[in-house]
Amino acid sequence: MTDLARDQRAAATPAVAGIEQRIVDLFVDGVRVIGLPKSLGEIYGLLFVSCTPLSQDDLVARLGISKGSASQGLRALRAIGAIREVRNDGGRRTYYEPEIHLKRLAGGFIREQVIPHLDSGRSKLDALGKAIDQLADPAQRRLFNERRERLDYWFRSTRKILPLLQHLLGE
Amino acid sequence: MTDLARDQRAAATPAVAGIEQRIVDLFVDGVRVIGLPKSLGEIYGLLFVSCTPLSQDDLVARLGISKGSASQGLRALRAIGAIREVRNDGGRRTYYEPEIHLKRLAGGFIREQVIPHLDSGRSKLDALGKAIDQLADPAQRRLFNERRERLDYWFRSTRKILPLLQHLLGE
DNA sequence: CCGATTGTTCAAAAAAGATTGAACTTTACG
DNA sequence: CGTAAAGTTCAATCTTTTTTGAACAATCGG
Repeated sequence: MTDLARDQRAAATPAVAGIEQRIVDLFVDGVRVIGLPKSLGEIYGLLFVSCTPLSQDDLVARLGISKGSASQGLRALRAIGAIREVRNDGGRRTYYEPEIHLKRLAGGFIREQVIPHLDSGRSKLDALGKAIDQLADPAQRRLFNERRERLDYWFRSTRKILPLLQHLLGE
Repeated sequence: MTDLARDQRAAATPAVAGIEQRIVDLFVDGVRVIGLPKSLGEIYGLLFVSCTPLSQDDLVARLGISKGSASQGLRALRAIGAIREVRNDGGRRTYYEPEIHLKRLAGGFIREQVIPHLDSGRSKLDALGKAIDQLADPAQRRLFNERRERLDYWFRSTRKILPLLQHLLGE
């Protein structure tokens, strides 16, 4: 349970804090669905509701998470392009703001999380093809090759759809 | 680690057992990516490689999983339409075979796993809209409404794309 | 370059999630 | 019906993933 509600620094009314909390919770649910840890949802969610960019310390203070969590969470979000650094002229700490274009969010996720898995599966399948060809029994070979071909078709279809999918998410 | 390899009943050569194992492992990886437990991958994978329908007992014996796991796994796979019962005239036990059409597999997953989450998020967002309208400060209301509208757009886009996505996965 | 502030790392602890297995229910056949 | 095989349930256990926090490293203004 996050506790934006107990956040002192924002000096927000209880109603405002409650609404922020509920938006953050929507993101927590959202990231769970795509298999990312809760803290990523909290961090992205708070950046999303916030009017101004936030620093790592802001996140630690307002979400009540540890420095370690914040550091790792920000790195992961940066890696999939879900947030970006805001270059601040003055002070020495880094501030972050969220990427809010659905298309780009999806693109980053697909590029960093989906495609690597797909490609690794695909190459395991290719290796498997070689092992199947070594098999002595021709009937057995035929049966396994049927399966392999179907899997290969699955990989190809999925791979082909990804760019299309991203495109459909509009600008 | 599954151990099809140690399966005695199949009387398969080591090479054949190895290939079956590797195909099952591909499915184990696959279900992890979409956030389902390993045992679902094992069960679906074994049904996929198998030439003939298998019973719950076959799965317990060949995968070395418990009766409980097999029962729950089969139920979950049935719920998303990834497998179906094969009505057998004779004996009293139920046999299963896999759904192998990518389009239907995806359809079941979308219908049972994705849409419920999306719709629940959508209705939470609607409730949030009401809470935002209660806010005293008009500036605060405007800021939160911007966020709410963007989220609403995300939900609508995603929802609209799902049927299209399934369609693209061909017959 | 000093020292304070900011940020990272990673082993250990906590939390979340999956699996087991024994008790229970259901089914189908004689 | 009675009974044995088949299937389900769920609290306890095991496994995996996530979070923490203290030690370490990098950075910057003066």
